[in-house]
Amino acid sequence: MTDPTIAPSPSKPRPTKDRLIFAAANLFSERGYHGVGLAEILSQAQAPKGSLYHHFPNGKPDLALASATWASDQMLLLIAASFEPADSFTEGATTLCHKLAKLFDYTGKWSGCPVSSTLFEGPDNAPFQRHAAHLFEGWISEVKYHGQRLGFTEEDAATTAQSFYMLLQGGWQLARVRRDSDVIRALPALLKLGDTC
Amino acid sequence: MTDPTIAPSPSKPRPTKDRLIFAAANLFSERGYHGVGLAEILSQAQAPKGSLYHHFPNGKPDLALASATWASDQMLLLIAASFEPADSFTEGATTLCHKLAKLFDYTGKWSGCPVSSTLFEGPDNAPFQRHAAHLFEGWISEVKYHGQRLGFTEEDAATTAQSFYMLLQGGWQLARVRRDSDVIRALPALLKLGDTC
DNA sequence: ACCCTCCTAGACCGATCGGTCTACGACTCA
DNA sequence: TGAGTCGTAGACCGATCGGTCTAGGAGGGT
Repeated sequence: MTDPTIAPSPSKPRPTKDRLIFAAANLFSERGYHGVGLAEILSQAQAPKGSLYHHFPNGKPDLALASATWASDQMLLLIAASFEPADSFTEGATTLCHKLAKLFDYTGKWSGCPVSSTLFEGPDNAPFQRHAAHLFEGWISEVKYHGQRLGFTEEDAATTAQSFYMLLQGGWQLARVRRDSDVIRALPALLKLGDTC
Repeated sequence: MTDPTIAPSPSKPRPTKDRLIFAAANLFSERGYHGVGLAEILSQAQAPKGSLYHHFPNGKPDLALASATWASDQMLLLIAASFEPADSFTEGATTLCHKLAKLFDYTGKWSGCPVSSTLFEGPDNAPFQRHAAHLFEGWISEVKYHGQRLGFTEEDAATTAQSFYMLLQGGWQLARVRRDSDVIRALPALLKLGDTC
């Protein structure tokens, strides 16, 4: 997600393992798992090949799993930071979309969802996609949790969270091809929430 | 899109160029542009390398463009076939979602959107993504056209078509990780159309 | 018969891929 | 100071990548 709030702190140099995860997440988001070679990741992370295989004994697949998980955690933090101070679901959703739109602009408008870019085309599809499913369900259930907290019935919260997820994935993709983050900003208006929001 | 209605006709053998496009579209959908080597495409298309570079002098990028365009055309046909006989937008959208859900099951639940899988991670991002944008806008404007035809104002048709597009992209992706086409079948209910539908 | 064009056929090439391996610096603890 | 551990460093490997090249089969026109 290349969250700017998590950007490298100048004082304490990021440890090698974290640099690898960060570089991998960014590069995979832009060009996908197979579109990025180890050489490029290593050069961007300023690390030698030995370090990679020290921290990730299984090599590229391990690194991909780790970077997707890290990116997913960033997304969960973003969801929590948006919905926790909100007084209504609509407000939380709007905040989240605005944060994501800013993030989209910040990443240069070339990146896709770091989880799907990384895990949808892995070497052996099954375990990668299972992990992607696990991460995505985490996003959805986090949103659902806030929906219930903000007054939705469980059923309403579930379908709203799922719709919101789909609109976000499709919306980010459309923003990417249009190179225009307004698509993301306009999402909350499309959710057409009931009255209880 | 691996549309079963366009499946190989047993009587007349598909010409080499078409076999290449068809094989490329299927493989790219599953594992993305960089995830598939020429060798695999050639073996699946039963064609030698010379034929590929005869029909597509610029090699893999040319083939990718052609296969994404072909897949997009299949999608346009599917949209038209769903909306043309429909008496309301909701009916057309429902038909389309059911057709796509069947297609999803038919492809073995491993494939992504053939356009985004092929063009989002190409060798040189800019022209590929421009082409993807062009194809996607074609889908959206086709849906918008039917929305207007079925009684929507231009503005309503535009936002509805765009929402539908995003829900479809996000929904297909969610169906893929869940390996369950019901996500796609449930989309029309989420469109929350106005009253004029 | 001949040529000419269209297309098939696959050997071959350098570049790059992911992965392995050995060597060594930095630090801790005895 | 010496041993042991953790992590860095990069040379090196076979496999595979996309792409080029030459040769030849099929069929029509003359």
